[in-house]
Parts: sequence; structure tokens; C-alpha cells
Amino acid sequence: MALRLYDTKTAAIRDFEPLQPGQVSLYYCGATVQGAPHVGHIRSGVVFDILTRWLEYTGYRVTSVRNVTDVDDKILQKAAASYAPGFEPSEDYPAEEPWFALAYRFEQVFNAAYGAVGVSRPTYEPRATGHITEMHALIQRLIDAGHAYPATDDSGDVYFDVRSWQRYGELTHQSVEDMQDAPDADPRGKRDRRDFALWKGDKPDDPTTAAWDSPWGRGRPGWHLECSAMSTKYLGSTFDIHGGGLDLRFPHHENELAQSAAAGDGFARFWLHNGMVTYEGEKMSKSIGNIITPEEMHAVARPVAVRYYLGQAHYRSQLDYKPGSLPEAEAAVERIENFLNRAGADYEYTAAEVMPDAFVAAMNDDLNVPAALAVLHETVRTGNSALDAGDDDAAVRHAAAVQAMITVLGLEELRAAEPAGAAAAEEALANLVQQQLDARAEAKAAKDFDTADALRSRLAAAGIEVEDTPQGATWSLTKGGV
RNA sequence: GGUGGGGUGGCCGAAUGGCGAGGCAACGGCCUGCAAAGCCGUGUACGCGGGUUCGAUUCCCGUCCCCACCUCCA
Repeated sequence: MALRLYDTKTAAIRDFEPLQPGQVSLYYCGATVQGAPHVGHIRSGVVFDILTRWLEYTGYRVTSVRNVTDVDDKILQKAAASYAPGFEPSEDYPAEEPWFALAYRFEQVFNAAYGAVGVSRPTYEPRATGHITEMHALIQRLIDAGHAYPATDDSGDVYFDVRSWQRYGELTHQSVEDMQDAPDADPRGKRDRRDFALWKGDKPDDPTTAAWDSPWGRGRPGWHLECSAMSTKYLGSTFDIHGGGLDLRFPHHENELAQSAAAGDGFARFWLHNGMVTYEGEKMSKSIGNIITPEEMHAVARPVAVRYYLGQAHYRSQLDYKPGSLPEAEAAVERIENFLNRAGADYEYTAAEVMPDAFVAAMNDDLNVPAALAVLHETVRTGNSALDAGDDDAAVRHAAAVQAMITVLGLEELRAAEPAGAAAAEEALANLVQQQLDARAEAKAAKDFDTADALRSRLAAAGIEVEDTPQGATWSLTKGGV
């Protein structure tokens, strides 16, 4: 069964066939680097990372591009505020920080947060500020085609002419007439209130570093323009998949589509949108203040559990965060981990040999990760049964299958969770623990259970968990701290 | 007002016109000196009202409620 994906534009699940056989071009919206990421941003990264991994497993060569919007009104506002009298510096926002320093700093914070949960770096991460030339070319094409115009006032803005583009609204299935008027929208020199800025004229107070010369005067790019310019530059005028959060459908993606299509580009063939992360039913967002940061999650669960949690729901579903969510994910992850550690790693199966058909079918069905996880857990259970029955061949084969599945889901670090290590300190620790375990084994052999239990308690107090198995006692560091 | 997505057992979360995905939690059993891990088993789930049907959680109509977007948003 071939891959099928839900496309927002056609509002239907369609067979996915790339433009070029064997190759997939994927563009997905990254961050406007005006602040630290929250969990919602990271979910989006995980979703498109899983998509990329699945496409690659399926045999495609994937070119993925995720933009960095490193100049916009909010970035400039925050930087400007840091120079204002009475500004109170905080951990996130120090005093007197130029806009480009702020943007670059948060770009790195974002990358660290993505990396912490195993989101692979895209093929390329272009920055808006590095593509002003391409944006100018696109604006010129739109003006030439009669779909953009310089502002009628002297602002130096250039707007997209929504009324000139019949298809405007096609992505989100809205007609311009039915759209609610934005009462706070500044009509400025617009022909229609819904016209949006392609280019924003320089204002007297703007930093000189945040303005570029253009045929329409000095200024900076409008928000939506960079994605059109950069996606088509690196992926072609028509490319396979455009992704992003559900909240980007309108206006961001609608406007991107309008710009590119009106300029004559085919643009994205599939539009994928991931669901929001909510907290007690409400969308996580800075303005509401119900943010959970990646740091807060990492404080209560290991990265692999955080990743499991963020990826476990279907990507189009809303994901509601609750205090118990992460411990639950941790428990599920440990179950998988325990099986892999029991089964050992002595197998040489290729992923294709052992990947369960049901897993493939689930992933091909619009990335049905919940169903895929069901297959994963069934495999763990069957593998555990095989171990209990002494059928090591079957167990090893199941372990290989689990390994193949968790690699696709980006949970492969589960495999490396064993306590033994090459580092000298770990070796020394292993020696000490083993001495304790030997002493305990002697006590147990002598039926001196008080001593045996005391030894186990002392290890537990030191953060070391002991488990008895038919092959003797094993130990591990207590998960998630003591 | 417009557009889109939902309401599933104690919780999370899928599929499906007919045999109750999967995980977490709970309970019972096996195993174990005990524990842990593991295995087996248990639970009268589909917002409400109609309709179609031999049969509806699933399809249709109505209705209530929730969420997202309508120019800051992952």
C-alpha cells in the first residue's frame, strides 16, 4: 500500500506520488525567532521529522527545508524594548540586545530544543535575511502580473492585491467576502483591508541594520514572502509537501500560496498541518501564558519520553498536555526499553526484513502513529512471551522489528539506555555495584533475606535499581532521577 | 457571521456497518523468599434525540457542547 496523506487544500486524503520519482521535496515552517520555543513548536518539529524518517525508510531521497524567520516586527520590537528606559532584563531578554543578536540567539535555542528530542536537522535552514534578492524578484513578478502594487501613501510598503487574485482563499476554503473584518487592521495605503504587505517601508525609528534597499525604497520583507521565495529557490517552483502548524493555515499559508500562484508558480502539491498542543483544552500560546517549555518537560522525563509523548497522537489531532502525560509516556517507553534489554542485541536483520506489515500500513495511512504504536507494543508483548517461553530466535526477531520501528519514530536512543559504558567512572561504578550484587547473591543463597534486602535498599538509596532475573540480578540507574 | 476539526471506558488515544486497537492506571492470577520485570485474565466505552438497516460508536437528519483560524501565532 502506498503512502496516503491528508491535504488541507483539497481537504481529502490522497495518494502521495512525488513530482520526481524517488525524491521528495519538503518545506515546513520553522520559527519566527523572537523568543524561546514552547512545546508546540517542538511537536511540529517532531511531526515533520517522523514524516521525513518515514519517507526515507520508504526509499525516497528527501530534501527538507525549514525556514528561520529572523526579521519581523516582533523581533524588532523586542530588541527596541531592551534599550528603552526602565527596561527590566530577564533570563530570556537581556538589556540592550540588537535585533539580529536576539534572533540568532533564539535560533540556536530552537535548534538545541529540536535536537534534544532527536529532530534531525533539515537538509537546509535558510534565513529570511539571506534571501532579500529573491524576494525582490518575486515582488517584481507580482507587480508585473498586476497582483501587487506600491502603497498609495508614501509609506514605501508594497501590497499583494487580494481582489486581483480570484483564487484567494482556496487553501482555507474561504471567500474574501465572508471574512470577518479585522477592526485593528491599519488600512494605510491599501486598496483593500485584506491586502497584505510584501514589503514594509523603513520607518524613521527602525534600525539601519534592519532595512535593505529595494526598487520601492528601503525596507524589510513582509512576513509571508520569505517562505515563497525560499521554498521555490531550493525546491523548485512546484514541490511536493508544505507543512506547518494548523494555526499557520491562515493567513500565513494562504498568503504564501496566493503570492506564489499569482506569480505563476505551481507551489506545494500537498499541504500538511499538525494539530495544536493545548493545556487544559486551550491552545498553548505566549499571549495566554499557558506555556510549557521544553525545559519543564525535560525536568520530569527523559528526552526519549518527551519525544514519545509529542509523537504519540495522530499529527492532525490536538494534543492536550496534562501533568500525568509525561510519566505515562515514560512508563510506555520503559516497557519497550525493558524488552530490548532483555532480548539483547545479537541480531543481524535488516529493517525491511522484520518491519511488520501492519506498521507499514499504519504509517502509510496518513502517518497513523497511534496505530503504528499499537503494532509496536504488540510486538513487544509477543517478544516478551517468546522470551518467557525460551524461544530466543523469535525474541531476537521481534527485538529487531522493535528496533526498526522505533528508529522510524525517532526513539532509537532507547537502545543505548544500558548502564554499562566505556567510561572509566562507569566501569568503576559497575565494579562496585557488582560487588554489592555478589554479596547479596551470597546472602540470598544462605536464605539471609534481611541482609539481601538491606543491600538492595542501600543501592536503591544511591539511585540504583536492582532486578532479579533467572540469569541473576541486573541493575540500572533509576529512571528520571531519584 | 464564515471556514475547518472534534466529543470513545478511571485517563490518554486509534480504527470500524456486525468478532471491544494500543498504552497508562486499577483489580485477580502465574512466576518470585519478597519486590521489580514479564505473561495470562477482568471492566456493560462511544455527547443527546430521531432516521436508514437484520444490525449503527460507525451512514443520514436534527441538536447540544468543545477546540482552532478569520491578517502576531508551530
